[in-house]
Amino acid sequence: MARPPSFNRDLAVDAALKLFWRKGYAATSLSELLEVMGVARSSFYSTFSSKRELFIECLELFGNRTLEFLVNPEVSSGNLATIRAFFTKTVSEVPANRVSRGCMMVNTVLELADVDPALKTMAQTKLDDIQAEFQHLLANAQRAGELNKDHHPSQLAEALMTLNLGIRVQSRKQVDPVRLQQSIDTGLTLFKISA
Amino acid sequence: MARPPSFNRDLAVDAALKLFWRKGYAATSLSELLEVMGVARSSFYSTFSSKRELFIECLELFGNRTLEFLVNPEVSSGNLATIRAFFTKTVSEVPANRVSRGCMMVNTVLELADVDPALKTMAQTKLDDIQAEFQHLLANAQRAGELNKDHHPSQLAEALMTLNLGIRVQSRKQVDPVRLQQSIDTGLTLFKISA
DNA sequence: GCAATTATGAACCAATTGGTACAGAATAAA
DNA sequence: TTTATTCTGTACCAATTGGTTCATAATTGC
Repeated sequence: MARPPSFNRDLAVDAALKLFWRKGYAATSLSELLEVMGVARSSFYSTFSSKRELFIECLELFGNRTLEFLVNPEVSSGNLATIRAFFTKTVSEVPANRVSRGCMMVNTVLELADVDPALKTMAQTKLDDIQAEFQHLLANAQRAGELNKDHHPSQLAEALMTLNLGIRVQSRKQVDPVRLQQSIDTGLTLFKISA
Repeated sequence: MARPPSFNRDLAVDAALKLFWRKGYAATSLSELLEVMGVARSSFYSTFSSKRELFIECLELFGNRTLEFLVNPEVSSGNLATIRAFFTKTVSEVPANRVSRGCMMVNTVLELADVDPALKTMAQTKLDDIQAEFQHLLANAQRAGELNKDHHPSQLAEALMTLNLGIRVQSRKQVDPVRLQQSIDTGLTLFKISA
């Protein structure tokens, strides 16, 4: 009964997500978005309202995917294994073209902290969700005897998040997968999470 | 023999540095810069060439100041004490208005990684300098018996940099000086740098 | 084929961006 | 006071920004 869209909404959002992830919010221009999304200007606004609104959708999507990895791990071989896999993903995520992207939430917090507090808060909140899931996994690990009880899970989770943030910055600073993996191993070893 | 400038160059650069530090490169507009620097538009260009050139000068200044803190510590009571003081400064740096700024180099790396590779590299290089100084202090500490020799200084320095990056992101994510100091203590304790 | 509906492309918009040109103001040495 | 020099304010620039308008193209149900 009506003309069908020439683009797939999910694919378009995914393309936008990748671009925002690489270049951040401000440096991603509308024209670039339209190009990678394969969407006409007018269709863009009737479908996504605005650049900012689309960014929020992408941020949400990115955050949920990241969280999903902790909540529903692909291979479930223990709580600590899930945490290790989470960190290792950072390394395997480095694309072939070596254009590093880090973590979209971290990138957003740093870019927009003092420019768009609302967006910054969204990213921050998602990071807090992840930290809460860290805590949950660590508490389970302690209960299961996988981890000693020298520290409270909340304290460990906060420290683990600090490690995560550091690693994500490293991954955007320079992409040497080997050194990246080594930083992770050193960190996790100190936390008694890895041998 | 000529009309004197109405502004102090050093003070102007310092004001620009603060603004760049807070808002990043792109979000800092020329008009804002002129305002906080107290410089006329035409004087700006005859003195600083361009926004980008001024940013480089600010980045350099910020990096040198940070490095200086490690190389020439105000109170010298051991190598590890210098490292501890370096991290603690992150906390005391949080301004009264609670507008967090993190570390200008880290902010720059994340914002410009894929937008202005040259600027990103400059920030990255300065961070590498700091890591080298970490390594130097850690090697001295091992030699002086302040620190055990379980790990190689280069590995420890890399891990310490990861901690530093994480802390700097934390400081921009949410400014709770108490929790920030706690994250630092946990991290340094794991590194056997703090009791 | 027609009608109803929705997507598309092009033309357009005001606002802002970083940067320039230049006449005139301010100064110090003569 | 004149002169040489340098700084400053204003007016201007082209380019780009995110966003809107609207006629027309494309589709499905009838």
